[in-house]
Amino acid sequence: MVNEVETYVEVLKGHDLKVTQQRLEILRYLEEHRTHPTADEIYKALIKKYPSLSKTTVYNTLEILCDAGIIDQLTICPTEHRYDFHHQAHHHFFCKQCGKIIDINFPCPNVETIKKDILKNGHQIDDVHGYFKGICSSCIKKREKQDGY
Amino acid sequence: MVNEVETYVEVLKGHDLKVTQQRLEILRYLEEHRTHPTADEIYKALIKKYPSLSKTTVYNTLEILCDAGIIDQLTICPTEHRYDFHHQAHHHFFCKQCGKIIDINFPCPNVETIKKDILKNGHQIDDVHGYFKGICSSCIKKREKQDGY
DNA sequence: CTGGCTGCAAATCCTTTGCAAAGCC
DNA sequence: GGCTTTGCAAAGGATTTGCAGCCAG
Repeated sequence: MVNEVETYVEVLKGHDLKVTQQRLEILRYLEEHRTHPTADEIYKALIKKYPSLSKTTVYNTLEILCDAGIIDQLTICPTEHRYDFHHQAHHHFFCKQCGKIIDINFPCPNVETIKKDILKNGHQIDDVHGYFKGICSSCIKKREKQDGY
Repeated sequence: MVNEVETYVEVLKGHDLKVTQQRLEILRYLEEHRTHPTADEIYKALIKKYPSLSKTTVYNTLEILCDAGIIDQLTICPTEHRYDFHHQAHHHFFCKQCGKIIDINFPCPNVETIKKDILKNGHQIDDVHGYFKGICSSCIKKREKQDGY
């Protein structure tokens, strides 16, 4: 569990990244809001406290944090990128109706076998994503109501 | 193996879709070019033979074919959508350097267990994607040359 | 100091929308 | 003939770029 800003400083330093207020805030936001926010959501949330924050900086920072492997960029949603603090490997479910992303904390040990197969061909693997897409249970219920059940 | 245009007609009819020249051509293109093309690549290739083709039609058709489950939309590439004829389930590797997508024909039987877990929560699963991202072997080689190996 | 970071505005690129004309059954 | 599909142009929206000023190390 990360409780102190000090810890975010260590995270950045540990990856040879310069420590700036903006980076600390974005890191903190991602740690505290594990809702796979978009760049725009992060921007809109932080601009309240830091009126000088630029959306460019949010994009830049997210890219840097991704490259460092500190966070993950999710491409599960077809219209925008979402970001996730890189904690223990897990999968994602995307509801095509409401756009919600649900974490799937069910392990897939088989992934390791596939990774070995890919590595055998000389490729370098940085990220692994298991994406499941469909309609979430609450949207199914809403739909049933509309249909007159 | 699909050899005759007749077969594409059957595919469309089998999904209660109207048969048009444009749809047949897009289907045929996807069947013959299993390179995960973008909408734009499909458009640029077909416009040569069918100068009246509109990009809107390409987008419309791809969406319809996706909804019908005939093709898959890949969101592995962060900047654009790619499309894949829906044949036997397989995974994808994306090279962050050259943008190439490589098919991974290595089964993941464990996926079924995860799907059951998701279904148990009442969600409906339409698509499953295994995305691996990194640097492909040929880009690694290029990089080594540049670095003076 | 000084190279990297930030922020603004404008540009870019993929995709969607509105609507009239054309086509299919 | 009615309803769907097509095609054009314009809009939309996420992300990137160019560049000047600022700041952490």
